[in-house]
Amino acid sequence: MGGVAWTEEEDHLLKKCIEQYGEGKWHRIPLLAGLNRCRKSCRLRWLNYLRPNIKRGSFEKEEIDLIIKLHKLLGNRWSLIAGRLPGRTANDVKNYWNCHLSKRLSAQEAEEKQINRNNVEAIRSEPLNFATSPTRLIIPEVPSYQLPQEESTTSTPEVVQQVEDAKEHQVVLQKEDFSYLGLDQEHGYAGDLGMDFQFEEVKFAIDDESSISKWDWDDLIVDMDLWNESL
DNA sequence: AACTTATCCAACCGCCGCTAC
DNA sequence: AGTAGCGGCGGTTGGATAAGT
Repeated sequence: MGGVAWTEEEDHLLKKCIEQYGEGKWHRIPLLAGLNRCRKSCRLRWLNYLRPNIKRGSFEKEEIDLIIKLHKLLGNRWSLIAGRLPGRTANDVKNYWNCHLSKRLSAQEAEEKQINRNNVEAIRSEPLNFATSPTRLIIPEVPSYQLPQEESTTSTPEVVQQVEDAKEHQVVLQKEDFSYLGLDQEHGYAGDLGMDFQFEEVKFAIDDESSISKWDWDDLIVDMDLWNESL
């Protein structure tokens, strides 16, 4: 193993100690249990192996699908992903991902990204010009450069109509949703690559009515709920 | 059967954020 | 404000085992 394997005796002592004193206070557990292990080892052994209701065996298809979907949303946040999979530990999910899914999906994603590259660059070519208000932010359904400027000094009836038409096709998110997504509220950029990618996925779904993207708006709403709960 | 290579996964390491002082 | 101690997390390691030659 990657370190010194736990013996049955050690497992027994740790289990008995936690049953008696409860989880937490890991710094005291080695002393209380009479174990020559550090607090982290004890915690990890409990969480990944000894804790009741840990699910063993291979992952079911539903679990794999959920892992893939959650990983798209959350990135390598294994504890959050595992939280959605009853009985599975973060370590299990991480190991499964690294052994089974990462290679398979990276090849798949590279292919998808190549297909979508032009669209991404079109969106990225200018900052997304979100209209902001104290409580709401608006994602233009069409790229910002295609939107007429509301503040235009030439507010002819045609321009006014264009603005109204554009507004009809905008998607409105609550401001709080942006913080969940880790978006930079000024420019609409996600704070990290994972969420940036996620955001673009949503944009694809919104931009292209005939989109074959896995993501549609209902997916986002569901996933926003998952995201919200997991924080 | 003997050896090599690939895969799996438990355990460790280093870092981070939070809290108390 | 600085720091120490803690729990928690994700990345990495390396031994065990399976599969291949």
